[in-house]
Amino acid sequence: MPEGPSILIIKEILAPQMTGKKILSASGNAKIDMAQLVDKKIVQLRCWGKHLLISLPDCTIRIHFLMFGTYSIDEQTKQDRSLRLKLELGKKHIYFYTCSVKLLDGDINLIYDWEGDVLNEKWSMAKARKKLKEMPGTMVCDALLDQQVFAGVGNIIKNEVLYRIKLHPETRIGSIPPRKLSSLINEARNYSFDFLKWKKAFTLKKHWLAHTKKICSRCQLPLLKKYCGKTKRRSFFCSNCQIKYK
DNA sequence: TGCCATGTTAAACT
DNA sequence: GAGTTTAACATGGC
Repeated sequence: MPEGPSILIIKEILAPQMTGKKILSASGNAKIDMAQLVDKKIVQLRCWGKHLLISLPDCTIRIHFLMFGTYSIDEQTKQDRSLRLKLELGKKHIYFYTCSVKLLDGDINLIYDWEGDVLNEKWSMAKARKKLKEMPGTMVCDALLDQQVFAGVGNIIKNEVLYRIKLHPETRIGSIPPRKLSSLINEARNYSFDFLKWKKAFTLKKHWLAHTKKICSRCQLPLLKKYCGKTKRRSFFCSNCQIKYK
């Protein structure tokens, strides 16, 4: 479930089911004050990067699905011990499993920078470029996973973006030529929308060109698999096609 | 069966 | 105190 586009899909499914409904009861093993949620009306659902945000009049429930989080509607599909939050909304029951649940007080516009979310209509290329300028020594594989710069980008998007723009994951931000930096920022958003489209069509894996792949579709040479950067996440790349600037 | 992974945080190290 | 490493969470695919 975890990358930004997957969260957006969940939001789109849940929003019509939840918006405007009153929470009749809240339970689960999330370490939050459940009582605070009862009798509150759900004002709106949003998402930022990998966060699903359920806003009530005075606070927001923040769901982060981590690696294995799931949800279900009306039917409890998992064991109690992984049930973090159950919301009873009239006849509807919404379940969240193995996720991180937090309550955020007040106005979330003060917490979240919508311009930093690659899928948001307010996404700002200029702002991303500015943030990147401030981290010249960071490897691009780490920068793409930095949620402060590219909220919503995960490891799959990282690998596919770098493959598309022919850039080596271990290239440091400061040595990327300006035009290549532009394509990086562009493609982080662009690929995220392709991911969204393919995920909705259940054809995401089919479209992977780098992630978990063995052969470069461009030059037919074997792809390398390496745990790169400070984040030490799997990188799949072609050392022949993907340039490492120095 | 055992390992690994679309992720993040916090504790435990140096 | 800063920076780095490890553990924890818990499930499903191969």
